[in-house]
Amino acid sequence: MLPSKPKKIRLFGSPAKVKSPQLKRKAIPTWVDVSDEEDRKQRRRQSGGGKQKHQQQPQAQSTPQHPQKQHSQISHPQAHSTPPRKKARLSGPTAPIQEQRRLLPIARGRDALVQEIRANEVTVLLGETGSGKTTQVPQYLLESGLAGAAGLIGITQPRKVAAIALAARVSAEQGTPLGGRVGYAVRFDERAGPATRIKYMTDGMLARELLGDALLSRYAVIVVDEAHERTLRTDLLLANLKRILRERNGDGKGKGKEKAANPLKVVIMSATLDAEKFSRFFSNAKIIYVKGRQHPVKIFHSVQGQTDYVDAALRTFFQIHVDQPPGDVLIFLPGQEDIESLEQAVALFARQLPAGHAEVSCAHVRRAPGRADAEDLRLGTAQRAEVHSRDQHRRDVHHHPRCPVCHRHGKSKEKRYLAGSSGGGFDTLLTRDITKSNAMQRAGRAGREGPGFCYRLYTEDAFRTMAPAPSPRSCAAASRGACSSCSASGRHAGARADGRARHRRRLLRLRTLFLLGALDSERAITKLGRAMAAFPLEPAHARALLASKDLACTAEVLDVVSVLAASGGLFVDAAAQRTGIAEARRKFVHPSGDHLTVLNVVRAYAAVGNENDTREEAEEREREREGAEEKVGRSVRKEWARAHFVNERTLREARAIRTQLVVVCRREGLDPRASCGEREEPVLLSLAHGLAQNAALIAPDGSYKQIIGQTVVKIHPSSVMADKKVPAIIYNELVYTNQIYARGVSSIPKSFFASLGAFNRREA
DNA sequence: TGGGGATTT
Repeated sequence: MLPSKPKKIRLFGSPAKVKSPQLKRKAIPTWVDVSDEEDRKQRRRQSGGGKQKHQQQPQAQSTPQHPQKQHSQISHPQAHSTPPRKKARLSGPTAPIQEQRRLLPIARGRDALVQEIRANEVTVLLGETGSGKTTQVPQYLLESGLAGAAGLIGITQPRKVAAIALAARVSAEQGTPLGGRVGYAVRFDERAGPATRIKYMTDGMLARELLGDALLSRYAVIVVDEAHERTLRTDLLLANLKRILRERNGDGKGKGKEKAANPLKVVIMSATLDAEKFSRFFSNAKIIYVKGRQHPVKIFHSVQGQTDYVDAALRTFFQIHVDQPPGDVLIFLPGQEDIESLEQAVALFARQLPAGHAEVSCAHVRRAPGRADAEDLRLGTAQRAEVHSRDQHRRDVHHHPRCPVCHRHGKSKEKRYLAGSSGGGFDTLLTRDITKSNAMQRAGRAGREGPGFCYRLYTEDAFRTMAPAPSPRSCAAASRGACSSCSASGRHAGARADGRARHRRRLLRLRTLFLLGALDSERAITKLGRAMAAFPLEPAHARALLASKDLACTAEVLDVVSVLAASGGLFVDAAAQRTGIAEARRKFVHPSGDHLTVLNVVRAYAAVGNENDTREEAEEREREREGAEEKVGRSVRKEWARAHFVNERTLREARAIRTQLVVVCRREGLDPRASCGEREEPVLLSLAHGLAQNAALIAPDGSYKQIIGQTVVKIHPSSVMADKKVPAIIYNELVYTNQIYARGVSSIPKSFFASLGAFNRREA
């Protein structure tokens, strides 16, 4: 891409009059505003005036931490060395920790807040980001005795890092060591003890606790944070909380209430209008509004819709760069390819910029979907930074301290599950519009440290037609996981916050479990099903692992399944280095397909740095992981992974998962060391037991057709099996983009099918 | 020849 100098084109009209949906009050639930009096007056003035925009911030709250210093070259060493995270932002430069707590916006409403929560069973807390609600509310509850003498306060987070960072911060605020009064629990890592009263945890972790204690009786308060992200897990959690409230507190109409010996309080925290949905779900629970640290943000909409949004973002960026005072610019784009091409273009034009303009540096940032906070994005630079984010929801251009933000309208990509006609469905990347609440939240981000701008690369009309708020996401993986925990715990209430029954899909899930042998024809859980549920794995993977017992290849199946269960992809892909990648990868490729290719990578990775170790020695080594020697090994492995274009993060995660699975294997009577050596057949057969639903036979025309289900599938180009013609395949998943692709494919002999239970059960 | 991202006793 070698375009000419960017022409200065006016993309934007005058600032839009945009009402923030966050601030709009609807009559349905009760609203309580716990902001201080001054704020309330101000807001009344604004909304009364009819042209409310973003709230003005009282001067006292305006504490820009880097006032105007961004002109000086590299005068912020910390901007590079320690990318500030949530912690850094919360802690001001010098103020003592208790002083900082007092300065948080939420502190002014503390008493009112505690009073409201005390008076209500369920409270919905609508707080702008930066209000301090996530760190402070649990402490207020504890300090005011709301959790009783020994009750736990659990705060769920959608992400591990957030749970850990928050626990560390709050621990410091309490002046106790982490794992003392304040602790956390995430997968693979728990720091909480008998003294722990405030526990930050991932929502999945609480779901797991639910299996052991259906009433969560140790908890006096459950705080569901970031509820607006609407994952299936949070929705299921909310449904469970509703049930628990009924059982522990009585029905609230009459005698049950006084009798409750161990009542539960629930606090739902949300950053968007969704608050009202949550309120309705919990019988019109009170909504409490907490003001955040929000500076005014001027919003501009594009005069016309932009078709080439990368080009539009490029022009916008330089317009901002030349015309506006220095500061970072944050740009959101939907795909990696867009990000790379924009980055190249920016670098190219930046070099041609006349002298006197600040230099431009670029940084990529990945963001979690739906994440509301901006802290993770804050890569400071001495100059103006351009930060791109790949994130399906936010294909916008955004910005940071005192800076402009642009939004690219559009369709965001979202993984959805399409229920197939019969053989189970498949995931597809659907293109969807972003929502108003997404858009407003993002615009707000430009005002975190001072007044900012937001440029949306879509028209005002486009904004008006957006849906107000996202609906819960669901994709095959999530649903399958949820299903396994549902059936394992004896069928939980299926009520969802939205109330939309997805009956058909649920039936398909049950069918999957039946075909795997986890449920019998009466839909009761079988012995095999119980064993499957013992593993923190998708049913298909758990089934494959259990099949490995009789086939004496548990070690190998563990290797494969732990990678499949890890979150990221195994292989790194960068368009620019495609030939090098193919070359480096060739030595791992196994003729039977992707599963054994994965196994080859895992084995090679395990051997790095300790070529002569046996598996036993390697396991030994794993046990003493924290040592200094291990650190050396780690850097060697890192280098190895880089050289071979494999994702080391994925491999490390897979290792942690494997270690966890080994423990479960031992308990379930599987020998995790049982190995079939170099024989491939037992491994493939085990996997086929789990993936029987995902099997296809070649048709005369060379395409593959599902055995269960009638869909014609094509092997995904990323597979080592792409373009190969074999009699039969199994695959990990189907992805629908412009065709229906099978990903994670292995060739299997047709003779396998006779021994797979799924095909006998199929007739039943 | 094609790729949003989290999470699990």
